[in-house]
Amino acid sequence: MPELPEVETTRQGLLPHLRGQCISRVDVRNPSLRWPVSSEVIALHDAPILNLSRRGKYLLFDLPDGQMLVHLGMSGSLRVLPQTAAAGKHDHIDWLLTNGRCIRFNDPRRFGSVLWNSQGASHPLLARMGVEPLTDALSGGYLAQQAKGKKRAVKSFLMDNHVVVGVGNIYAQESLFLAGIHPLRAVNRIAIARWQALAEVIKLVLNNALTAGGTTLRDFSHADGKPGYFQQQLNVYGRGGEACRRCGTAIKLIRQGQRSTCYCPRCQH
DNA sequence: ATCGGGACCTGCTTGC
DNA sequence: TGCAAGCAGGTCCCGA
Repeated sequence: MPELPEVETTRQGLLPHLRGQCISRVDVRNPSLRWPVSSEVIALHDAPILNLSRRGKYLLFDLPDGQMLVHLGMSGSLRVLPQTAAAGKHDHIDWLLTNGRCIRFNDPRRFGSVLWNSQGASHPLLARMGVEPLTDALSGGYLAQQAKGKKRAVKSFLMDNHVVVGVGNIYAQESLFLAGIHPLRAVNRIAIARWQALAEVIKLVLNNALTAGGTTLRDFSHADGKPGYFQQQLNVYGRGGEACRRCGTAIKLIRQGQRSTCYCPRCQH
């Protein structure tokens, strides 16, 4: 699931359930995620949840003694359920709340992570992150400045979290299509006007997905799954060999750094 | 500095 | 029908 819109949808879905709640205890069934679940998290008890924010694809739970970081990896999800709900195969962690419900972390592939950041400290994984895409910090000027002196392909540049966070494989491909930029184009060969267009479509694509995701997952405790939501709007992702919606040319599929990339060879230069 | 590859995992689809 | 290969929305770390 999780690219930035999915993570933000998760955050917004959780928020109303957390108001005034306290984590009474944490049940860990399987601590081996990408990194072992932090001992500080396992030891939590009677900890009021002060706030839930997001940085990139990390969900940040503010607690009295520090911050709990949750990353959903490739296949993770968080849901709010009654504590009595039977745990399934990949339900690795429950945060028990004082209202009789729990936040349940499910992650079949276990690429997710649950980490701890002590009060006042800056977690190394968050410290060097790039700008948030849905803020004014992401602009054509910023991208052009970051690209200066570099020759790397624009798609891997967009997916680099040191440049901009939250743009994953789907939305990188979709944004490049809408901006008419070839995914392999070197970043030092992109004019400022195109950077400006790219910054704009990144925001557009993420906001569209956010709106769609918000609708689908409004009832947060409902079974998750991944229904049609943003799928109808996809122009290139997962469409290798199919006709470009704009010009009819066959969408090309290539491998770029272990990941698949789809683009229209006629619309993107 | 940049790229590719491997690593971490399970589950689903595809093709023989 | 069975089985293996290949692929999947992330991202860190290593070596060249």
